Amino acid sequence: MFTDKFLRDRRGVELDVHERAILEKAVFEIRTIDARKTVVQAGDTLSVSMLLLEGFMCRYLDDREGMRQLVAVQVPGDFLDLHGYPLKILDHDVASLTAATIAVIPHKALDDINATMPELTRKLWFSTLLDAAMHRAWLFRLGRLDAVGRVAHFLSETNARLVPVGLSDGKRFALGLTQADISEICGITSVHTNRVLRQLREERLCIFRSSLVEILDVEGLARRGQFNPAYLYIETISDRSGVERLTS
Amino acid sequence: MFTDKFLRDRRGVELDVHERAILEKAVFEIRTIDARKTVVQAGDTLSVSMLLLEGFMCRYLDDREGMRQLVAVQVPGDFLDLHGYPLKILDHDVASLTAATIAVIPHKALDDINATMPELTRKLWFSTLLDAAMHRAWLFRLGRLDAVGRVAHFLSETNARLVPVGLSDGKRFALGLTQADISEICGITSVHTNRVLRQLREERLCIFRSSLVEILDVEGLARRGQFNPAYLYIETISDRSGVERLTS
DNA sequence: AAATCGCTATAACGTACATTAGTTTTGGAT
DNA sequence: ATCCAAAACTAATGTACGTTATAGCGATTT
Repeated sequence: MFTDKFLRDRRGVELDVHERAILEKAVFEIRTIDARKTVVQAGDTLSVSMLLLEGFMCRYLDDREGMRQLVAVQVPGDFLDLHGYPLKILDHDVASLTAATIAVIPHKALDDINATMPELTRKLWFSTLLDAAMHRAWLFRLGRLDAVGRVAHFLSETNARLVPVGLSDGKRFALGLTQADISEICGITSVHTNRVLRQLREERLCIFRSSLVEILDVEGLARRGQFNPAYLYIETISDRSGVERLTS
Repeated sequence: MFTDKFLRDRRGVELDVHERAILEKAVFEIRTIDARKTVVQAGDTLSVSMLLLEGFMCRYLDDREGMRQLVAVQVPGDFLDLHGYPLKILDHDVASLTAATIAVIPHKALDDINATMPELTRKLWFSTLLDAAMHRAWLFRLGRLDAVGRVAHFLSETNARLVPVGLSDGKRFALGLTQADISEICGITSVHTNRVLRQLREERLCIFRSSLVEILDVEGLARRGQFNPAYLYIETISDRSGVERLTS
């Protein structure tokens, strides 16, 4: 089942058996991708969208000198470029961080879903708006937090996202990111990322080792990054991540 | 015609006469809003969405101490919270900047459109993804530009957005924003915003006077802010804004 | 075993921006 | 015409982060 993890545990929009079957049938092929490969470039016209099954990928914008700003990290169960279905032309690049496996879904198949399955269409729409909500949380991170807060926020978010898809036990997870990747996510230099990670280690909040992230104090880390998981729309997040669900 | 400006000049998704009529009929009421009022709060459950007809509004996240980070500025023709239709619960606040007029559209009416008009549904979806594309451009702004670049980018973007809806002639537009607002958009302090605006003035790039923004050198300002309008998906932008359309 | 490469680490120094604390200007209300 | 609050503006000082440079370390290649 390729679509197992898609919208898993998301409030009120999990797919029912029939919807899942339809989406499964829409899969045209399964592809594997090496680590650190660009799969779609800004300006490309798309005729397929991709669902990430395994590994980690990212989306980014860059300036002319090749400085990159990551705008999203995608984890298994995420669509990589479903927004490319209504938009047709992408405004950014999509690339793999680790080796990855994806399911390719032609826009033709999505046209059929759009024409005949309004409920499922709205759930697909929902999933793209989840990305937008994450963009907003990232804007808060870059606009209002210091470097330590930014990294703390990112690691808290990633942990919270990996729990529903079974890739975090609530405090430990494997992440194929280097310190340079963290820099491009948090808008700081890799030198400073190194300083920040040391500080998080010394404050006994989190140990980052590229291959393994271990959060020593889930609540403390969330507090340091002002992380409030409400925007992830995950069911019963309080039970699973140790962070209380916050309201308005 | 309330929906005149909605998706005006957007590549390939302008509404046809019939679609426009449907959307008009979905309008339940017209409301006016005073300047500086919050209309929706994070955590609220929504049963209507709002189309901005006149004035400027914004969306923001704040931390506990009331520091705000704006995540969007909305101009006439924009839906304010259409993403609240699939999401139901908002992750951020919506507020007016100036006095404003809005058209209120019940989610019930959107349910009908969703169920019976797949093409129009996809155009509504498109419009929410345009917001997401702007979020990404804002992430680039905060993550990769210095203070002068951030302000230059924001003013260039706003100018480009106001042209299609007839609120900029390509270099001059009225904007109800204070320097403090610019600060909350660009993630800098108001003191520094003041310095940045002076610099833009002295470099003969742009004069900002709250009530009136005058861009003296459209291309120069865009270059300073690394502004590339492709993500706005506006037709023939090169003819109208003086900025050449950029490809991948 | 040597060489290469990517990643982590850390030190010294410079700077863009924040902070604090004002003064001046503007514009709407009475 | 005067008043008042909000906004614009400025200066002095501090600091978080950038920049540059170098070294160490483990994995992979030859």
